[in-house]
Amino acid sequence: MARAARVSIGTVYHYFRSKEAILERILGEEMARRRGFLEDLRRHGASLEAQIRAIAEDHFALIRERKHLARLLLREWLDPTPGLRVNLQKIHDEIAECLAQIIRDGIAVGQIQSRDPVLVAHAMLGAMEAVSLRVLAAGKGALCPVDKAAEELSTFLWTGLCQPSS
Amino acid sequence: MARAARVSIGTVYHYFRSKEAILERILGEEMARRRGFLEDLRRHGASLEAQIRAIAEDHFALIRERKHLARLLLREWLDPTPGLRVNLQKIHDEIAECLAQIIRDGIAVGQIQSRDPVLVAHAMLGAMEAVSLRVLAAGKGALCPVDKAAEELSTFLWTGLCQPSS
Amino acid sequence: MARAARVSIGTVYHYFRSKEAILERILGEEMARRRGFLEDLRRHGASLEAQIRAIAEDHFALIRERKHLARLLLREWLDPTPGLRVNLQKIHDEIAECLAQIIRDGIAVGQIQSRDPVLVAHAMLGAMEAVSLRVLAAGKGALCPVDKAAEELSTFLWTGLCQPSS
Amino acid sequence: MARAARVSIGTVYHYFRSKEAILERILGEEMARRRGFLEDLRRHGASLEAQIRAIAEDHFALIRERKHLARLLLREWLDPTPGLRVNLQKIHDEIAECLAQIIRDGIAVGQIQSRDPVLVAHAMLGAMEAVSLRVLAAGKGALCPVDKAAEELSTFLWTGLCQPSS
DNA sequence: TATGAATGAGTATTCATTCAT
DNA sequence: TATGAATGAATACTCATTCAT
Repeated sequence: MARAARVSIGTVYHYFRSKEAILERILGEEMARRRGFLEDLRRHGASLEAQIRAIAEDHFALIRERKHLARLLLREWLDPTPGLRVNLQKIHDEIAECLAQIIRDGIAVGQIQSRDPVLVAHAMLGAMEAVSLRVLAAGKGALCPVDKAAEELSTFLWTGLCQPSS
Repeated sequence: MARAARVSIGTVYHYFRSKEAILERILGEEMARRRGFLEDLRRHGASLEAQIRAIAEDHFALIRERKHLARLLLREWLDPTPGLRVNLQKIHDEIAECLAQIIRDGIAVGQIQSRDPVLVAHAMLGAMEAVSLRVLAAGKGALCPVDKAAEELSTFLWTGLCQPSS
Repeated sequence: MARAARVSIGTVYHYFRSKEAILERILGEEMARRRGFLEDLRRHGASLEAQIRAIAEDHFALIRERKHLARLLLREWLDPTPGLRVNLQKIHDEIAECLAQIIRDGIAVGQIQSRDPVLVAHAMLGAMEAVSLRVLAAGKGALCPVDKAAEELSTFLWTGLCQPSS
Repeated sequence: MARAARVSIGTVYHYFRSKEAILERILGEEMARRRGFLEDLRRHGASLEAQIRAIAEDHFALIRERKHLARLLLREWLDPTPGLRVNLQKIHDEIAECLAQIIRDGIAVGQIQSRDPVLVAHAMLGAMEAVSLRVLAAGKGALCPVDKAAEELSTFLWTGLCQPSS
């Protein structure tokens, strides 16, 4: 991992206690940023559809601009150390709760139909992550370029939320 | 990996050239099975909604019953060798095409609104994979158990397909 | 450590779970041997003095003939992993108890004066180990060659046991 | 090691050329102190037994009060750099010679029986070091606390010196 | 055909040492 | 003189792969 950062081994361990500590930090910062983003979004009072689209766009921006980071996080997410797993869970739940708030707003004004905002939030996050995973893994020959994927997914998510099937 | 399959190391290398070859085989078989499943589904002429739900259910059955395999594949999916990457891409495209056929059927009868069935198919597969990833990674403390995730995702996918945003 | 044994890294880990496991094994075998030696000695009924001398001689034989092993054990003894520490303690206590039995025999026939055989046994073992440490560390230019050290220490130990100071 | 001394790394290397130099200095000072202690002891003309007991007590005081230092020195003693080994040897020989002088005094007045005072001195030092090693390594669950070890060893050493085996 | 002992490149981590400020 | 960020050799351990039986 030191090589990946173009830093000498010792330098890494001068700043971090362990690999786990590094990941915790990176992860913590990204998730704090994302949380702030979600809270701002809600506060600014854009239309619900715009909010949903912004969230998807933000998610894909991470992949577009910081591919290595995204890859790293996904890999650790699959095989976390025990300490890290707890952290990941907690962070994810916080993000989901922020998204759930937005969904509750939508329910309150009758735009969204759902009985379980938290679960729907998790499903949406999951869907975004999944599509990201696809895009990350696809490499050069990807069917859908990142931007198109974001656009398509936004529509998909928004529609899924708005109108319950009969 | 040999231990996981309860076979001796030597035996594995007697039948397979390398780890990559093993993954290729496993993956190929699973994807062939899934493709068959999708084609059967379409041929049997169930309602579109039932088809979508069956697809999601089938996806989650894989996770529920062969968790180790699913984890392994996901990990390799993140960091494939060049040869494997091409294969994964090809397989995925085939599956997506099958799903796209079902979506086209829906468009033909006016139940589904979409301009790009292939892209939507990829988004759906991506969403399913992402949610699976969530469930796989979550371990014990998972918010949504596998079954609930499948049910929720089905509804979500179906709704997303059916009703165009205003 | 693999290099020290002239074996490839992988081979070592094929046979042992960890460094700790290796040390546990080596240590266990040596201590079992020593324990057997002490029990045989007592059973054979040689004079007490002969027994004490034999013990010292046996101790130095280890150093003379298996210097690397002795060094390794001493190093780990100074900085054991938690699991190993417990083991070392237990093994040492067993050896000390065997020696204490011999000392109790001496007390019974009036040849040895002591109120606390176990503590004396530990002191004797400690003295032997300490002198070994000296010899091990001394390298080439050692003042006392191994054999002379053994002889001198035997006399010292035996005298120390026999006659209480006024 | 710098952390242990509550000094900055740079400062340490400002005053010392290397780790070896630090150890040489610490060791040199401790040994000079001990040598002074032994010479004083002899000059003060206490009884021989009192001298022996004082030596053992002094040795254990080092361990009791500067455990970290003692541990460090022992570790280096097992694996010294070539330069350090020579130094250690020299220092030890000097200390042993001081102790040998005391033993010679005892021989002169008929209280001690020995043909080789230098070798006996080395054996005594060795025994003290060995028992220290025990105490250092034992950690919490030690059989003999430091004070008891010192007392017991004193008696042992003194008796060993005084009375020749039959 | 089947086995598992042997291998060594790769990874996380420690620690003595250097050097620009 | 004093600092601590940067370095890299060394160590414990993992894992895909080879090969003699």
